[in-house]
Amino acid sequence: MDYSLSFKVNEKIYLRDPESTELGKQIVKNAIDLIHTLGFEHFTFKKLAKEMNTTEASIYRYFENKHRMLLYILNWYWSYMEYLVVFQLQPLANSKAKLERLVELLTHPLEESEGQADYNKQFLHQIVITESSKVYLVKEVKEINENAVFKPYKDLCARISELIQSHNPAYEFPHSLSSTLIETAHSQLFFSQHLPKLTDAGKKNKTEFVARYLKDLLFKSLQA
Amino acid sequence: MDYSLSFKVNEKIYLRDPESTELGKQIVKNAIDLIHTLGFEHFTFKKLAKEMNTTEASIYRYFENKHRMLLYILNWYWSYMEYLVVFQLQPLANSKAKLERLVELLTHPLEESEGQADYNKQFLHQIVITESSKVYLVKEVKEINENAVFKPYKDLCARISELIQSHNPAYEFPHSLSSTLIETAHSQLFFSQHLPKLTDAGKKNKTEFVARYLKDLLFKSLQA
DNA sequence: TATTAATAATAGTATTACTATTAATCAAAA
DNA sequence: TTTTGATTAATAGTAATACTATTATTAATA
Repeated sequence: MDYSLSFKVNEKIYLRDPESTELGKQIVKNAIDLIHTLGFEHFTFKKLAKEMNTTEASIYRYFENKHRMLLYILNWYWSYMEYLVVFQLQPLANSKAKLERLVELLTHPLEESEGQADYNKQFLHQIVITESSKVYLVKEVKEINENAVFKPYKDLCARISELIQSHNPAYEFPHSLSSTLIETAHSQLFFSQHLPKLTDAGKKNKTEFVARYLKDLLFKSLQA
Repeated sequence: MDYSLSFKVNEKIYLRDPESTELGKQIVKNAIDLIHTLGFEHFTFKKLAKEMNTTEASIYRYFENKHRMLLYILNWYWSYMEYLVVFQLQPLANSKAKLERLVELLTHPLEESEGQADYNKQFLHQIVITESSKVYLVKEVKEINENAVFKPYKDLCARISELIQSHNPAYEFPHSLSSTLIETAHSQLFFSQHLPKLTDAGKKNKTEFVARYLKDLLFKSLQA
């Protein structure tokens, strides 16, 4: 198979493809750093422009607003995760091993070696945990969804569904369990970091804890 | 036992107790309606003031900002849910029946008859589904949490934990499963309404679907 | 070299979030 | 009853944010 490791995100998300110019690439790279530092609410195009010595208007030529920029970043992440799910799990022996590896992919930050883009993967993972739900928990979700901009998330969910169904074809809720796995990975990681009383995590090994919890949840759900 | 059905929310959340004046009560009531209509991002104090024929500054005398106002509304909801969990489940025969009723409380909008405040319960439930995660998924979560303003959520979570532990004392993740139940109720209801491909819900009976899914998840997790 | 096209920077505006100050109301003390 | 003090709300702002129209600059092509 011939494939290139670049994830083309839906054209509707940007005004101008950030991958097409050096400035565009720098905007996305610096945006990931700054959203991680400030949080999405405090992140503005003006601050980003100052940070990278360009102008606000130049950034607006690539993205309509910061919400679309976040959506672009998350689309990249979801596409990349789908890629990992497809190609990293394929060689594994059985559906149990595949599902276990899947949980590790969802809970552990991406490794720096994986992928080609020089985005900070640690930061990206933290952004996914803290900010991802903000792209769909909005009044405009219907109009946004019409441009298929959530397709990478749905595709990832569909892939996980396939794994679930191949492990237990009789299971009634493969899609819901998939999205629950993804969302719960995020919420439990966030809670274990910031509101630990909402979890059973200890002071350390929070990632391991969440992985253990999700595996328990997943395999018990899929028991015959 | 002597109790009154008014949920005193943490004083740190407001500048002036909205329950203490007629204007304060009207502000909260109208805020619920307007957040539901506009979504939290588009909701502003200026719009709320115009809606109810008062001034922006008057609202600022009660709440520092709209984030605190949302926190106030959610605290009221979480306290009310804990009340329902304690007093509605208590008469039920066994832990299985209690957990089943719990899932129904989490997934179904509050009934208008329940509680005393004349908040729109349908709107409130929809706000909880769509907006609740926005109060903790922020950079300032640590400072916010220091004032114990998430205590009602943690208390609710602790109550559910007790139910879980009484059903299966050996279960390893009672708190995480509790928060997962709450969060998943919200995310699956949202997805079934707006991004149905992320679920296995059909065109109708979405609430029933989510309840069925959560019960399956819960009881399989708690199997010995 | 002149012309056109692409790109970025300047300089705005409208809205939002928030606050300092002033005005109005009301209750208690003189 | 009037005066004072305290509480409350409204006016009129400011700083920051989100976004855009226009101008300037650079690069490509005729």
